[in-house]
Amino acid sequence: MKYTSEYQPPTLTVDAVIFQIIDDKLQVLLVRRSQDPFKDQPAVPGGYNPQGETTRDALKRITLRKTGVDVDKDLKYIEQLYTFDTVARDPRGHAVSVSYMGCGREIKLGKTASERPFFTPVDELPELPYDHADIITYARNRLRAKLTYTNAVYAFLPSKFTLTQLQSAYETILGKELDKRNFRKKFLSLDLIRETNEMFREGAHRPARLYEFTSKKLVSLSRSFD
Amino acid sequence: MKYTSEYQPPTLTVDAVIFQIIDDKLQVLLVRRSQDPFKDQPAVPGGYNPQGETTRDALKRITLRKTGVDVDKDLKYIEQLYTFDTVARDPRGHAVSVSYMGCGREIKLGKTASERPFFTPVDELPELPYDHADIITYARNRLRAKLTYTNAVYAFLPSKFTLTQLQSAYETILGKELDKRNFRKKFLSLDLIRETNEMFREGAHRPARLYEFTSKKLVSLSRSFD
DNA sequence: TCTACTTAGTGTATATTAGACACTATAAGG
DNA sequence: CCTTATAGTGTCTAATATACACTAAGTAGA
Repeated sequence: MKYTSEYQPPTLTVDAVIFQIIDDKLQVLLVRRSQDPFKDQPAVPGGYNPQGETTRDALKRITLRKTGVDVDKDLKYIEQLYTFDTVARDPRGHAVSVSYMGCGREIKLGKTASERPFFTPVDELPELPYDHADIITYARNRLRAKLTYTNAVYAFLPSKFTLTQLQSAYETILGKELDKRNFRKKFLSLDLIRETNEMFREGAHRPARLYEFTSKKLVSLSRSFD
Repeated sequence: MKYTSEYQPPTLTVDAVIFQIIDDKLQVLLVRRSQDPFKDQPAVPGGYNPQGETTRDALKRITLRKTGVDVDKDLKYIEQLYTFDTVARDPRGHAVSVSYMGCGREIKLGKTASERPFFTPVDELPELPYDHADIITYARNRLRAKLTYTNAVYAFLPSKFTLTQLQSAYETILGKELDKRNFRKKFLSLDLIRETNEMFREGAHRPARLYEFTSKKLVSLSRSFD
């Protein structure tokens, strides 16, 4: 199509799939929509991306307003997922939605949020409008894959953590149990983490050594993990 | 952003990175632009995506008109790559580009194509406008990764092919030589291909057995290849 | 202070996979 | 029938993955 004054682009929206682990469950951030369509229904936070704003900026603005979560400050990892052509999302018909996935830890939801945000376990999702369930599934699969060939787990952990916490994050996200000795042997051989001098004391048992990541940027492994 | 009558979406474009192997080189489809900006400069084929058309449909329409390539009939694999926020692509400022990657074999370029399409080796790219060089790099990386954990090579091969042709496609795309015996052993163990009764006779030497893929749909491997 | 309890931390043996490596087989062509 | 060119094949070694169970170190309470 030649660029002419008659050119009218489709509606552009952005959606945010934000994960965090709570109570040893992978949970996703939803909102109750304040507007029609689907008013008061739970949905993935998202909104319109106007002319002059990048999708990344729109994501930040919308997520902050609707949930109180600042994707730059409150999340430790974020990436673009996929762009969905969605029919009937918009009154005018066809709309295009750019989705992002983010991960964090102890994410605080805003009191001033406009759309009643809440976290819910990904295995207990309510019915969701549009293709939101598909988007979440897509994000989960991407996340699982990322855990196996990058150091992306760091997004779910405190800056210093025990090997048990690390393994638990993997087990939660991958949805399967891992052997403690093999997990440790393998992970330590990757040089992604180093031990600190500090110990984590909690409960009536032996304290655990704390570790930290050697890099907090995303690192890709040549050989996939687990 | 609330949906209001004032809402104006950004310009939406689609771009096609189309690969094929010619002369044992991975080559990408470019066009010479017929319009400003960058008139007569080589670029990745792409164009405007108007209201009411999915990105996939726009891709097909634009690629067909500009290059004569029908992404449904002439390509054996296609997937969405990434969505780039591009500044200064559009006279009005910010534009959003949804990029796709496609692969095929013996792709014929249209005589009626509006933008003088041609294939050029990815290692000998001319200077390209916008972020087109980045898009091609992104596509190459994705393609390399896909080869290692899916059966995506099928897109580059005839329906019946020799193991030497198969290995050659891998070597071309991965950019490194592979050991013949190890390659065959490994690939045959994956059950992605089966031998046929036919032989490929060519030249003054022993003929080669022809193989075919057990599935021509994309199959993901649990354990990555090579 | 000692006993019970809870989680941390560790090693070895086996199976599987990856990688290095060189010769024989079969056709065409002169 | 000799040359030439590509097809096709197996073994040994190294690295990695997997299965598996006990000791260590702290707290709490009797």
